[in-house]
Amino acid sequence: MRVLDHTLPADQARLLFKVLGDPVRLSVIEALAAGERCVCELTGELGLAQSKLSFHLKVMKDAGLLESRQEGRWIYYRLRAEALQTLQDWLAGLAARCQRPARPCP
Amino acid sequence: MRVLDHTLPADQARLLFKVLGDPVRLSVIEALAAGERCVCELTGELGLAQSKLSFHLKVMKDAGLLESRQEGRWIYYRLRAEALQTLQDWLAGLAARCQRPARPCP
DNA sequence: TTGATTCATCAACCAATTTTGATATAACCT
DNA sequence: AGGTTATATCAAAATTGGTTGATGAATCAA
Repeated sequence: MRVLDHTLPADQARLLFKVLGDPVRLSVIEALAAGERCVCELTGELGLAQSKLSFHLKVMKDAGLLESRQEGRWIYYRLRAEALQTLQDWLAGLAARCQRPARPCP
Repeated sequence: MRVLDHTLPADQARLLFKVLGDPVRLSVIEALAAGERCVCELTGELGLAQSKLSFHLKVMKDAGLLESRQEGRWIYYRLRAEALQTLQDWLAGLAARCQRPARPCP
């Protein structure tokens, strides 16, 4: 149920931002910033209930922020660098013109 | 009630992400990407109820994403480029090492 | 094939956020 | 002063989102 495809870029960015704005998810993301991790490692490192972690991993994967691979009964997750780049580009686009003064109102 | 000060960087980033992850707020942000705007212009451009816009402007300002100035009875809002830069930097930091393969689990 | 392990899913519950309509505040004009 | 306009705030209702514990599916080892 990947949502990245066929959506407008702003909406794609919004979904990614929403996903990043949760403390549990952000802790997972910080762990994954150091490299790929198995789910069982993540539960240990972060002290999360298994179903809770699984829920958030799904949210992040559906948003296109993570991808995973299976190896036997272990599943490894990693950050999608493309998604991070999308957000950086989108933010850079915002910053470009945002300092223009408003024309006075009355 | 600025929240940016005295918080850890990840937490600061998280708050900004959370704020960006809302459709109404993102539409405001896109409008402000073109430059500073008066509140009355924004309500018109975006077709938002006044109290609704006001609520979201406050959320964004409290998070440090917007700043405002008053001129007579008009209030002008603009994006804070520093906040955008903070997020870009934080994302770049994530991307740096995230492709390392996991050490195999068993 | 049985039992153990890893992870995903589900439903019920609980918590946080957003919307709405009404009212408050402050600046400006006559 | 009194009226008007621009914006902020508030409480209640509506919505969305997260957590928990139980169960299911797939893999592996004996």
